[in-house]
Amino acid sequence: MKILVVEDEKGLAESIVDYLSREGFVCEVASTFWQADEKISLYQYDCTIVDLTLPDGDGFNIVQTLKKIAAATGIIIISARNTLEDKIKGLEIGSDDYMTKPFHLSELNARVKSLIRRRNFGGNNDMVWKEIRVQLQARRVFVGQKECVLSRKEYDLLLYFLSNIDVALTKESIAEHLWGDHMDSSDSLDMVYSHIKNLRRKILEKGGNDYIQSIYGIGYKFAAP
Amino acid sequence: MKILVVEDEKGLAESIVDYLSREGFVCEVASTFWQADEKISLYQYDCTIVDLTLPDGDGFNIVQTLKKIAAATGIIIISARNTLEDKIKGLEIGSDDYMTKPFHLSELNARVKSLIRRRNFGGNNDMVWKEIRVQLQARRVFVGQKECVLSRKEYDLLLYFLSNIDVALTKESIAEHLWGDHMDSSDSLDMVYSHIKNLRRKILEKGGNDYIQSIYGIGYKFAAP
DNA sequence: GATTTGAAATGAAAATACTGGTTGTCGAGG
DNA sequence: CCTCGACAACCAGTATTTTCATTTCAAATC
Repeated sequence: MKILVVEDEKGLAESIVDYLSREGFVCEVASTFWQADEKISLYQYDCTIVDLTLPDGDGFNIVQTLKKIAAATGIIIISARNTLEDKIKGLEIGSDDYMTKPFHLSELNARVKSLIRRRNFGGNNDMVWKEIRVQLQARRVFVGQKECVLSRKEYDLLLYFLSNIDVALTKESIAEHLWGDHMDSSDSLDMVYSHIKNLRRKILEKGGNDYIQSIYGIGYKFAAP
Repeated sequence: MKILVVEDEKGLAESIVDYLSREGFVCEVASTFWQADEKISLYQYDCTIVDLTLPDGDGFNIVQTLKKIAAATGIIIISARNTLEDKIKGLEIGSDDYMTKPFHLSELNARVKSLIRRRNFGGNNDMVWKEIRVQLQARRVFVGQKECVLSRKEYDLLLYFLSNIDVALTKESIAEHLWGDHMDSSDSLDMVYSHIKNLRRKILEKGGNDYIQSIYGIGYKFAAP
């Protein structure tokens, strides 16, 4: 799960990222509206956390713009203003949640999770392909009848595969998806191997087929054998 | 999808091509303004990546010229200058995006994709000719109904042919396309033969016709028999 | 028809990429 | 404090591709 934190105050941004990273989210920070705009149009995030008071963007129209560019992303506003009007306006404009500063990181975390859960719930809440089934809300994976317990990275990896069936994914794009943009590409490929290996093993252990095909010189793809 | 990379710094050009090729684009390099000019007037590219500081062209008028010659092509500027004025000027002149060096290749990739998405709105990502079909995004090749699994060089070669149907390609230009410029020209042409052979064999194996015609003394062309 | 040159086929070496096992580190939970 | 699991890192063995040298075949030239 990828989260974009739009916050100019460095200290706060850092602690948010710190906290949410520990919870298993892949985080990226934008400290200006301009930057956020750019990032959103380039990558897809599951949730965006926006501070209303940015140096180069005034108030609510930031949220509006975000909503226009990437309707798919969930938006949580964090703001020092705590009047009722502001709250209502924020939600009217299209944000999904509104928190007033100061707040506990644990609460932010809870709201992010709740938001992501809500969003997944609306659509097809299960992803199914062949004998593999993923319950998104519960974050549980089944192979045939048996449950398959996956770690975070393995789970993210599987989801990435499942939403790109039959598509060749380069090692680089996998790394990008799993770790965000801050990576020494050469260095991380080993880890891709490791996680691929573990995911494969766990699925096989539960009696599933190995749908992860390696494409020599390119990467991997998830497809029927 | 064809991309032209206009960049005189060899190392950078090469890594860009390397990365984007993996992502399924067909790339060509021009290291001077004149070369770029030539290429643009001959072929049609979906996207052009331009370094502002070329040896034989001064700054922004390169972009203007490109825009005049081939209005259809999307333009991404990459530049070491990162003042706001330069950015604005670049965008005003007609480029679609502006990146400051240094940058991550994954970001460039994302921007190229985003640009192409914007331009031809879910355009057809397949190349089809006779019974040969290439799904660029999935990096899959079909001959008739059967899938044909190709190695990297074979795939690159086929794409090069498909984007130059009926055009005679010299061994040299094929070699340049497959390996860049770092070649002992005389010595490596034999390797072209090898890959041609393998590509031919694999396509024939799947029941396709042999569209690769050898032109004695010149090279090859891809055309109906 | 002989000669010259270019192209195709072959097979083996070298380079590169993937696998699977193993180890180390760190933080979470007992 | 200890244990455990996730993640990262390392390494050796294997597989595949790519390169390269050599031979054979085909086309053009004279």
